[in-house]
Amino acid sequence: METPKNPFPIDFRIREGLSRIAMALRVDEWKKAKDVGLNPTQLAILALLEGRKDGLNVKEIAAHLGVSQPTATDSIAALEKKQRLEKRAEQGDRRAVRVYLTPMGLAALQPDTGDSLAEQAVGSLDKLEQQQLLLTLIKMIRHLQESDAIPVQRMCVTCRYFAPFAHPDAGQPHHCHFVNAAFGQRELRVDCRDHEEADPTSRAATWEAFQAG
Amino acid sequence: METPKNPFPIDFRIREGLSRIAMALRVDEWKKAKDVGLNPTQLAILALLEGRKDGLNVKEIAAHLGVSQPTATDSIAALEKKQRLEKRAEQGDRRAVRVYLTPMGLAALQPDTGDSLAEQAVGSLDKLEQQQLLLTLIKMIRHLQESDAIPVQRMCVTCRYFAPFAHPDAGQPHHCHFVNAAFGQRELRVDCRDHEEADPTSRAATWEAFQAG
DNA sequence: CAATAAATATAGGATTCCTATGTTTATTGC
DNA sequence: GCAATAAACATAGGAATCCTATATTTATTG
Repeated sequence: METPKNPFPIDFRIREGLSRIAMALRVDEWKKAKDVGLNPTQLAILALLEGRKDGLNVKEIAAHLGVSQPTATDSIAALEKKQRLEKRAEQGDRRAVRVYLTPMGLAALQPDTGDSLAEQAVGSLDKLEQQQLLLTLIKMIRHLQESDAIPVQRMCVTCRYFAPFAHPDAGQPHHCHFVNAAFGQRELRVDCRDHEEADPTSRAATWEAFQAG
Repeated sequence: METPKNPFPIDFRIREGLSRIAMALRVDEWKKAKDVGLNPTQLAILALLEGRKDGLNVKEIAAHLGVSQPTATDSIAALEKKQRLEKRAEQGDRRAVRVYLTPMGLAALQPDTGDSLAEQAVGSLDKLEQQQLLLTLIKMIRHLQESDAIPVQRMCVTCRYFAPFAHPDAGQPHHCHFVNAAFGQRELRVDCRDHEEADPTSRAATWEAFQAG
């Protein structure tokens, strides 16, 4: 090992850093949520549901949020009371429930004020650093996904429409078969509502090609 | 501008990524906190207090956590009841209160199990990426500090003991005058309990030298 | 010395969040 | 086919977070 007995290894300090930034961003989230009469957790659930034609069930929402199932039930009930989402019976499993955004729920997601701390903090980085940060976050998220620590996110790198380095153009090397257009590293999505999960084999191959490029 | 009218600018997507990772890390935090009979917020307050000989007052704790002052009062009261911290009168201001860790509070901070999701996620990055990520996070945090969005953190780059690029050795270019030792980019601290805040002018000069190096 | 400001505390209320457990419906194994 | 087990969700109970608004006490200012 490189630094034996270091009481503060780099993963520990990176976690500290992430934690500080997360605390700061909570302020943004409250502001944004309060504007539509919600709180950050509720708004996060609505964002999760946006674009999911098949909705999500309670367990999935809990997993995405990293909370227990009863906690998810609580927040879903609060949102249902506010008519921001609705529950429908799952086809073929009468124990289960599927949760969908209502038009009112979708409306809560519309306003995007800008002028946030996130924007400010990311804006203080140069373009290359921004791109590297995005890639690094994607890498970390993907790793957590593949080790089943978190559910699959709607990222390009797990999407069946994503073709990494399909073009010789270094500026826009990637291709999205959904919108049928080329795009660059800086444009990679973290939560795309057009995402369709590729099968594991295909995902692995895509990631391979993405890393190699 | 480079990508006009892009509905998902890179700062937005980076924030999404940070948010996903933060959700995942909450699970770690609960596990760690539960082991000592606390919750993540309470443990965060104790961590904040560690090594602060002058303690912190309620307002400062609220600012660090990104919550309102009454919320900080709540959590402080919960910790006080559990004898993890104590409040003492502020010298010279009888309105104010200073909060200090008790020996029991310090004990709660000791156990460090390892094997966390953070460790796993950061471990999936190569060394260079880890270092870049740490530097990028430090840069973002510093920017939020300097624009008064968050309180000054106990990072090397704002510490009066920190001498950036004081040594020709590319592996360990920095020097800490507190422990009187050289150290490398990978060893930069995010929350050092020996931190002493440098004055703004000096901080700016240090940052300048750090960036130039 | 009155007016204003600052640091906390209190009040009130919605919600989050946990664990433990109950209810209903699926699935499995014999 | 049917009991045993498992899975999905709801409920119960309780501690704590978290907000806004307001009160209290003490500092500071004009």
